[in-house]
Amino acid sequence: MNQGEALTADRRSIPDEVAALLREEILDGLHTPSTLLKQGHLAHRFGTSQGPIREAFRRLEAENLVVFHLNRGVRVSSLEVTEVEELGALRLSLEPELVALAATCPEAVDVASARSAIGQMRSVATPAALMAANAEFHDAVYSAANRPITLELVQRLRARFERALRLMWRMTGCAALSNDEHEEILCLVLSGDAETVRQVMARHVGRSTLQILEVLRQAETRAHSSP
Amino acid sequence: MNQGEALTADRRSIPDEVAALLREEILDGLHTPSTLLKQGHLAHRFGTSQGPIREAFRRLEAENLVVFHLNRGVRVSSLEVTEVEELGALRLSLEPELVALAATCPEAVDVASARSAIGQMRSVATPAALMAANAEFHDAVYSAANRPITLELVQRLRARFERALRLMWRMTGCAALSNDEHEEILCLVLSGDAETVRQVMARHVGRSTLQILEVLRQAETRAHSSP
DNA sequence: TTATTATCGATTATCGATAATTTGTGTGGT
DNA sequence: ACCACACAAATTATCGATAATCGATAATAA
Repeated sequence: MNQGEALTADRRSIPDEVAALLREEILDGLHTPSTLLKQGHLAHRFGTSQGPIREAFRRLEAENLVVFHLNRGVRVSSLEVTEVEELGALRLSLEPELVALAATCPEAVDVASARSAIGQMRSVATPAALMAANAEFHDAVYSAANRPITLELVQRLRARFERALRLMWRMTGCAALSNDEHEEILCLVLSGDAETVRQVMARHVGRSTLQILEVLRQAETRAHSSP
Repeated sequence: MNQGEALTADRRSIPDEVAALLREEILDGLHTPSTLLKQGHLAHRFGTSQGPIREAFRRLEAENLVVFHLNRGVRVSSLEVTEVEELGALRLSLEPELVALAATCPEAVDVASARSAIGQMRSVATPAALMAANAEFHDAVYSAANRPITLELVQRLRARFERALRLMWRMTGCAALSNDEHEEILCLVLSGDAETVRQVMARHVGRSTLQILEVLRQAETRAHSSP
């Protein structure tokens, strides 16, 4: 039954722990864009030397949460509306295709995981947990498509999206994840109706993107009018 | 006029240099898949300490050329046929769309760069230079689509493809880049014919992928029959 | 004999300190 | 007042050495 979790996933190292904490802080808007993250300061805060902090920075850089500037430190990356627009467009050209492929072999879907995720999304309180459940649902379906590289790519896009999603949560109290449609998507995949589920998925991510963009644009104009 | 190249692109650090050298060696098949790269050995070879070597490894990891194993070192990643298949499928769902968008505003295409790249591809000898010119052509066209994230994504996919392309070069002496079609693609983009160029591009990357896969599969069965 | 545990050599991960680089500040010249 | 230049403080990048961890082998026990 895979004791602990040590077999497949490697254990966590210090940089992993540091990266996980910093990731949450950035996603939660604790460090605003372009904030300079000083490795000396963080090393002291986490009780390590600067090496592991740099390694943590590299992980966050790979997730586009921070940007390195040679000899000038790393800064929290910005969150532009155009970026979210493009991420939405990318998801739109990848996820419907992925779910259509999944409908091709429904027996590979992790139904238990998908259903559990749908349930969690109803009962859960914190935005982090909500989005984790949302990710779990989508991955449970997508993994049936047998496209590991595409799946990882979509996961990265989704993670990059999450920052905007959490911003939306902070501003409006909801998160544009449309859990209602998940049940429908799961049914369609399991019934093997590839074309229909492709369209539904396109609506699903399209609508979610539009909702976020609306809030983001609102926030942007507000910031411009009263700085 | 952007003195030197310091404004946008940061200078090269030691890890950058090391990564560049190792990258070439891996792409050229000098280190076969699953080879263990020892940081102590490389530190001695490059005359640095182990820190910069690790940083270089992180860059290569981001390009999927090596894989970290906690406390067990980094190994050169494998190059599976299924991986190349999926990369091809991904390019097929991104690049035609990108070039169609570029045809929407042809005035943004860097025509000089595109033409120069086409010329270089005819005169150039080494596979590295050939593929650099190929990249230059595609980027010159794609950048007109004004989709920076998608562009970077496609660049990464292409870089990952390059390993297979160089393997093909070593085996057959040619590289499946179909330079002939580049002229046609450029003309179609400049004429603004989005739909046609989308189809031509789909053929362009589709055919290139199929050619590589054919060689790769051949190599695989050969390796299986006489190990 | 088989299974479990202890030890060894090799390698990675981390540390503390130093060198290199950037940024900010003040000073002198014009 | 203004610009160029040097200088100082702060911070990053790198180093050399140490500690932690791994895989394999030898030793021990069942």
